[in-house]
This record gives sequence, structure tokens and C-alpha cells, in this order.
Amino acid sequence: MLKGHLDAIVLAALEGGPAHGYAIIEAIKRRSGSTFDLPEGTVYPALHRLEQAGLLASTWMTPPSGRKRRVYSLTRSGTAALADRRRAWSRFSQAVETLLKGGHTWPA
Amino acid sequence: MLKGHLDAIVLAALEGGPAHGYAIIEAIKRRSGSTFDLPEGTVYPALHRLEQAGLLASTWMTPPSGRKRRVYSLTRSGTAALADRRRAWSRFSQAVETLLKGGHTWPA
DNA sequence: TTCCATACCTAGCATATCTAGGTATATGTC
DNA sequence: GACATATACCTAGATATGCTAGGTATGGAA
Repeated sequence: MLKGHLDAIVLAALEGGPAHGYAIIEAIKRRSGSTFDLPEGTVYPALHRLEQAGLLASTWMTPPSGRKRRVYSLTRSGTAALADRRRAWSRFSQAVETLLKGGHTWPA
Repeated sequence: MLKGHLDAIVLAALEGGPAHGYAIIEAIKRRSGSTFDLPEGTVYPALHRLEQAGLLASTWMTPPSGRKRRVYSLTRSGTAALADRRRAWSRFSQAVETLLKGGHTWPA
């Protein structure tokens, strides 16, 4: 479960340059060692939402062989949003780490 | 937002011994440096859910002064579940970390 | 020619957290 | 005595987010 970190992951995937939805899904799976094998029904709506929000821009491309693809790239606000998400993740994960660490006791 | 890791956090809070709901909320806030300031409407239902699932047990206690409290403690399955959740968190956070790291490129 | 991989899409479901209310007791303050 | 605040519990319903499960279409491999 990604619960709220999907946007960050998708934005980060596009940091290395433009890509189309299907390739993004494959990359997330590969790079995460299959920990995240996201269904299309999760990723495509997310891409639409992010474009709607102005964080991504898209254009249709027809490759030499194969079918049409919608290629997404980060906008300026997308890049800024990614930086925000990274900070949010850092804060979040450090807090969880601390809470899960163990060794906490109750005041008398 | 806790993004699905609330159960782990609550279970971990009770690892140091039994406690009542209100104290758990305060502890999570304090230990997380206010990153998680959870509303009661989030935590109480979670406690009920975890008790229903057999991961927690509760008894009513009346302290020398103050009103009645429902005190929760980890069951045996609760302890096991916590270990599972810790593993899940570890896997999850490492995957996100990798994906957010940056420096990824697209194959030619 | 049949199957699989590629590539896109959406409606509706499931679930988890939060909002916003409610009840009640004890303590401190004006 | 009156009133506010902190403690302590509870729940119905709204909201958000990801997933299920379906659909369309093209191109290459067996």
C-alpha cells in the first residue's frame, strides 16, 4: 500500500526524463525489486490527476514501431512539488522509524 | 496522514507496557515530535479494530483520582503482528527510499 | 492464427483516516 | 458558585485514495 506516497514516486520516476505510463509502471516495479507492482488502474488515474494539477505535461507520440503513447514530463511546478514530497517523506519516515524503534517506556 | 501504518504505530506504543487510549495519543505525539498529532477519531476506532482482531486486550480501570480508563495491552498475536508490521515497514520504506533517491535514467 | 506483450482508459468498490459532533469527570480560576 | 480547561471515552458520516475488473487497440512471436 502506497497511501499518499504514490505522487512522489511517479514524480521521481520522471525526474530522469520524459516517459509514458506503461514505462513508468515497469520502471517502478523494476527499481523497487517488485515491492511495488502497481496496477494500471492505479497509475493512469494518478497521471491524469497530476497533469490536471499542473505538475505534469503530456503529448502523444508515435514511435517508429508500436502503438501511440502519451508521454509525460515534469513541469516546473512538478519539480518543486517533488522536492516538497521528498521533504514530507523524510519527515514522515523518520517519525515512523522513531516510533517503531522500541525501547519506549511509560512515565510513572 | 499515516498511510496505512497506524496499526504498527499503535502496536509499537504498547510494546513498552499497557496503556489507555488517551495516553497512547499523547505518547505518539510526543515521541514523534508532533509529526503525528492524531485525532481521537482516528485512534479510538483503531484500538477497537485491533481488539476485535485479537491483537489487543482491554480492561476498565479506575485510578485513585480521575475518570475510568480502558487500558489496552498486546496479546500474543499482537506481538507477532507487530513483528510482521515492522518487516513490512522496512521493506516498504526501503523501496520508497530507492525510488525517491534520484539518478535513475531511462534505457535507450 | 492464435496468443501474449504493449499501451491506453474508466466506473465503481473497498478501505482508512479525519471531521465533527456527543458524553462525562476532575481541576483550576474568577 | 460559575466557567473554562484538561482528561477520557465514543461514533456516524464525509472524504480521499488506491484497487478491481472490465474495456479498446496494435504489433510481434509461436
